[in-house]
Amino acid sequence: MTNPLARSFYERDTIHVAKALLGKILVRRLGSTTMAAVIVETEGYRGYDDPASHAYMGPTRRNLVMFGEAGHAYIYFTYGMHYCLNVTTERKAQPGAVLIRAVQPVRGIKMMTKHRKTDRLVELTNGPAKLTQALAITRNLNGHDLTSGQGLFIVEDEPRTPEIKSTRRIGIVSGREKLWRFFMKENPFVSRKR
DNA sequence: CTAAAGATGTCCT
DNA sequence: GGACATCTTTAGA
Repeated sequence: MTNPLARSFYERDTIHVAKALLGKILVRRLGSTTMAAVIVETEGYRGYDDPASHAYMGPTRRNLVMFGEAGHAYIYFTYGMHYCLNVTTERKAQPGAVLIRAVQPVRGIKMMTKHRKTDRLVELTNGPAKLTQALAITRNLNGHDLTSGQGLFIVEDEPRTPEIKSTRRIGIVSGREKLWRFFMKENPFVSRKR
């Protein structure tokens, strides 16, 4: 199965999608090269019921994609230098997104090391801003349709049922109590391990 | 208009 | 464990 995940995959409850994305393959095509990586860590961000979500205060120019159709890339710029990749969820006008926090490279590793300027494999993609740098994902992909199969998309390689652990989300001040961070147990690419 | 914070990473001690 | 880079977005005056 190398077709992009269908719209219906994303048009579900945000937290459900966050878990379901673990083990799926994120594919980035850049010219003639293809980079691919397994999603190993995600975080769910909902809407008006989630104070940590960018969508909490209602639509703005930055978060507008979160209020649109599911299955699009929501990419935001933060701390003056980093991009983070989300996929949108839920029905139209119902905001929601899943932050991709870490991936495990499987293809195109040479190009990733070039983008990241490091040879340490685990350092390539073990954080939300690291993986966007490795895969050359910037704001020009904001709003990109992930079901199009062009440039950036997600596929299911072979169905797997990874062992999943859930914790509090990272780097937020409100909405801390919700256990909406999910990652593959024992995976070395998971970010912020103690 | 102005200010402050930010879903982070890196380098230093 | 802590400082700092760096600039967009948003809230508030």
